[in-house]
Amino acid sequence: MAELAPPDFRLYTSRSGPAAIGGRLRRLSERIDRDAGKLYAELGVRFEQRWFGVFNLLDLHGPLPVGELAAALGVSHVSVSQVRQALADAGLITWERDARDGRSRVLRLTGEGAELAARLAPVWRALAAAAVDLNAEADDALAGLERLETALDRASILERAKRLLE
Amino acid sequence: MAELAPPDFRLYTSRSGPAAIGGRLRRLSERIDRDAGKLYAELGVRFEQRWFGVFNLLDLHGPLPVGELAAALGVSHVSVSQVRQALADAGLITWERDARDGRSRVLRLTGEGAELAARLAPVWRALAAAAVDLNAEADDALAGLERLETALDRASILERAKRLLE
DNA sequence: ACAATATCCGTAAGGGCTTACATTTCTTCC
DNA sequence: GGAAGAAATGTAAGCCCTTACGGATATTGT
Repeated sequence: MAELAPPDFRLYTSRSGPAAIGGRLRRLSERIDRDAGKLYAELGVRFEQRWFGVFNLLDLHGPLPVGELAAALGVSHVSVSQVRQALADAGLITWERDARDGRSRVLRLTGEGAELAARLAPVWRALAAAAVDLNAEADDALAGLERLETALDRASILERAKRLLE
Repeated sequence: MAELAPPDFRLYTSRSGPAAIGGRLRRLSERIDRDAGKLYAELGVRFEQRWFGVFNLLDLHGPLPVGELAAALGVSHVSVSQVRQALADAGLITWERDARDGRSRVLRLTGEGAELAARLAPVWRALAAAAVDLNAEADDALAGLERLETALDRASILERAKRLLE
């Protein structure tokens, strides 16, 4: 039985199209997320990486409704709603109905939340700097991601594949 | 209240380090996976994209145990085990104990599985070609991913951030 | 003014991966 | 040859997102 060690794996996946791209992207993102998470744990801070988007945006911008947070972060309102719940349970935010639109819930940092944001600021700076560092070392791989997104906007994998199937 | 439309979003995330990278990678991968999945549905084939790795490797290489599949695909044995269950339920593979090592379960395609693999071959070729196409249009963004992986192997985000925090 | 529609948000369920832990079966080494 | 450790796999639970659907509130058209 032939050996199938990592080098063969790289060869294998690089030959296998979208599954390869998708899978690699996913693994990379998990690797990065998990790493960021470890940092909070090591610092003894009760904070989860998935909270970052909502929390940081509230800190930078001030109070915002769920929908705008979702749009700004590029995720579903459901995802924001779940994070809202977790952040509220942790005492970092509160929310209230918008006076002008009863459907809307406006989220804002609590005092405790603002304190934590201040305390985490240097950590986030370090993480951001680490990301810049990493990206530089990878010769601006992020620019490639951007190009990938643009190319997908022009024509999805589905469209391309269907075109090629005819 | 300021507008926070997608252009602002791009600006925002591009400034925000690993959360941005991680999230973008994840969204991209989901976009690609979902697309590939739609293709099977449109062709009326009962096949899920997450089966691809295991299924295709069994097709290319012949029978393999769970552990080797996991190593070759770069995922956990648990993930392979779950796919195994699904593929078996769909009648596409069977498995048996390895005669020489009772701990090991060797997976192999059924006749039905082999037939499906043959039927899907052109689809996979089209998907692979679409991926190549996409990558070319994005000026070899995949090379950037490779560089990102290599850079992360040298020093994780965690290590880099901790170094910068001192 | 009021029905029809659209919008904002919430809950439930699921997808695809992971880690943590349990089980079974080698392998080693006295 | 038996105990101790290693290895292959399985199960359970969790993570972080999603879609599907439902309820409450605004808006629009007549």
